[in-house]
Amino acid sequence: MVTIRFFPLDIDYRIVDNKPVIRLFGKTKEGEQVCVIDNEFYPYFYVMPDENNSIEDLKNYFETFTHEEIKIEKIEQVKKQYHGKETSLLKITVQNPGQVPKFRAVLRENSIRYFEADILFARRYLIDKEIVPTQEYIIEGEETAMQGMKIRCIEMKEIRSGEAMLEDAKILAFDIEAYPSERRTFDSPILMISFYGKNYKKVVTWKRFNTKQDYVEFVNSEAELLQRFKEVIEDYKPDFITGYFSDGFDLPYIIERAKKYKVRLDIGLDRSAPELGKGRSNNVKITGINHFDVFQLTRNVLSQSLKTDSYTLNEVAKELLGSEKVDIDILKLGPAWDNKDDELLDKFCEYNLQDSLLTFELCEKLLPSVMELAKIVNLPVYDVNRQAMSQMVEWFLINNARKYNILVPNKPSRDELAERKSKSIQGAFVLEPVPGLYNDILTFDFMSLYPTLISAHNISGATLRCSCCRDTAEPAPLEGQKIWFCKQKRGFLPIMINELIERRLRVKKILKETKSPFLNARQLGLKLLANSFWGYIGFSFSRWYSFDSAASITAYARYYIKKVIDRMQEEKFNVVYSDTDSVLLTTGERTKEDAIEVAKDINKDLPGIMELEFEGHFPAGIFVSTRDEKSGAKKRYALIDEKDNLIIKGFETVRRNTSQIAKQVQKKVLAIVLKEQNKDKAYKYVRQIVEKVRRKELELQNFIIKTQITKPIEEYDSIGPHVAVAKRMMERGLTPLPGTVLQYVITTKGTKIRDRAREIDECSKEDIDPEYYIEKQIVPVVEKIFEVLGYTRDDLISLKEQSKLDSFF
DNA sequence: TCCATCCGGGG
DNA sequence: GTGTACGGATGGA
Repeated sequence: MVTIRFFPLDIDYRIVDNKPVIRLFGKTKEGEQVCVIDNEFYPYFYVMPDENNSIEDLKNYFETFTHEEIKIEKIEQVKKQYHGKETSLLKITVQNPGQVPKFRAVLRENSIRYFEADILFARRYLIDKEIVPTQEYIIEGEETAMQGMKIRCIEMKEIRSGEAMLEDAKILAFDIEAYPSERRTFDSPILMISFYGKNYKKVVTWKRFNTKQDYVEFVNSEAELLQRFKEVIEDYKPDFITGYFSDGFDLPYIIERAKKYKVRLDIGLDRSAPELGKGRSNNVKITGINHFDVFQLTRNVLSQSLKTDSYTLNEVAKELLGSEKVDIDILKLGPAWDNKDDELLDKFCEYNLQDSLLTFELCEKLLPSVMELAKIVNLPVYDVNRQAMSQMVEWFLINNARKYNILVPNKPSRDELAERKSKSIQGAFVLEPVPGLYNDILTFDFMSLYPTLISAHNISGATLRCSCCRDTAEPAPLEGQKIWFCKQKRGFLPIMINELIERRLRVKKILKETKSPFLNARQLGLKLLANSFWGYIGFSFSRWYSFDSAASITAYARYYIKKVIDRMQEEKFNVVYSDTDSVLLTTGERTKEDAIEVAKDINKDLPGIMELEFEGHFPAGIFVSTRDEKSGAKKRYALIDEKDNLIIKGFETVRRNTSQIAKQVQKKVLAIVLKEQNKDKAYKYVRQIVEKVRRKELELQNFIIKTQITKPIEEYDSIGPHVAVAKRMMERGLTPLPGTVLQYVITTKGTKIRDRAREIDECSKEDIDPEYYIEKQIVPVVEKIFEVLGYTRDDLISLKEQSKLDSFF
């Protein structure tokens, strides 16, 4: 017998002698990679009696069941909650997971209702054994041999929870550079691979050139490069291998090239090679090592909280780390390689290493949150990394369903799905603002509005329209239909969301005293999960989907926020704006303290854990009109806080195809207007920029517009400026591949805009077309702001000096 | 305006 | 792997 302190990181199973063997890969407290084996676990599902089949009929059916490919191990009668009612079921255990889909087909033919017959076997194991990845377990067992394993294997006899958590996870980041190719298949060679870990950096390449960098290592061929890739990983023994879009690019590329040279990439801890996921979901799993693709997390989880709408490594690193990629044109890599250009190749190695460095730092920064999320929803980090929030909510619910003895609902059928998709849910309430510049704005918002609503009104599919409260429950504020939720019995979803909210409050309380980054990651994970419930309930693929619940949640949200607006107006506050869960107001004759008092009073009447909070005081804010000037624009405003930070909502400042100068002008104008409260200065600033543009005093850099080529040039029908530029490049023998971001400026050479677009290399600042930039770039981004301040478009661009508006101030 | 498909990230 | 893939842009009808 051996005893180990073990942190599971990855789980899968193999079939041995027609029976499943669970394999838990992870590391011990001492840092040794081990595999814990359990061969005492079998797949099962439930069947439910109905009008055609009584429970006795079903028992009889399964007791006499024979099938050459299916072997039943056990039949048990159990009771579970289904739609809020206790229901008798049969639990059918079979020999191995592969038999379950075959069984499903048979049951479908015989119209027998089955449940939980699509829960992945390894995940089922984690649920039933209550094993949570990255948490400590004390395992007793026997050392055993297992086919092909690189590491020690222990057959589990006993398992109990420990207290510790995985702290020093070993991360290795990698990145490849390939010879840029016209085709999208991985047909051109990989030229270099970089690695970055703690105290570890390396770039391996197969073209020898002169370099002083000691991180550069040379090999003789692409095949040797791939071999080195494998060796580096085997030597470093990472817990996490991380890349940026490595699911969709780096690893598939490496796998493809290794196949070509017959290099065995047996980096899995069981000597398996990484394999491409089937279907269109390009996932690459490495047995025993968590492959962490930072891009996947960015897209699936972080996207809502990031400012950037482009998830390139450069943009994401800029926002999260404040660092950037090495600035070099990737298309120069081909020529540099062919001509063995020492200086450029050195630069490309640096570029290659920097990408690994950025990826490493992103992974290091994000991993604590992901590990916390993994623990909350009880899934391996590999899965959490790749799943959308709705799936995490679902997995959280499935885990807890077992604890509450609730039968997991099935996924929707094809028809149900079509029906669900055809309906749309009315959204939040947004108050149209009166355009203008406001001073001393106070903001109030509901703390976690949707989650607290679900809890307070017991909203869920199971509590919907219960027969017990038909006459007593207050209906939800939805017009034209009567919807109510049970007052007698708490629903599963409300219980779960309450648990999340309360857990988070507890964590936040401890956090106040300890400032632990782990706890902060945990409270963020809990918040993220709670906030995803509403989306989950209304998401058509959900098992706990309920259209009426999702519609009721937004209906209640509209009801409560309107109540706050009405009350504040009655109390003589000026409500400037409101969106979903927040209200922005000015005090007029009254004071901030008065407003806070009113909010307290409102809170007295709110049910459950709902709470309206005072968020902050903003010295100034600006609201603009819509394009047609008929009304106030929703979701487009800017505020400045007491620390002089600009909060800009909805103004398109970060779009790629806006020039630097336009972005700069917009930001600066907002800053002058809100910080300095000086309309005249803002106006003069724009006038001054306009003059400078006209006099061509500004550097070319300010005028660059970036647009991405998304497909081969000949496939474009409409010739936009970027396509025209690409065509001209092709005439000179250059081929902008799909994905290339073209940088160009608009010049005066020609009539149509597309004719006037020129690559930046061919231009100087003398060539740019001032009127284009003034009218199409600068004016559009500030026009609405100046309209509020009393200036017209013409004031901004006309050639003669302006003075008539001085009287305004 | 509505429905199908393509794309994102990477080089 | 006991698995249907998301949501927006685009472009064709």
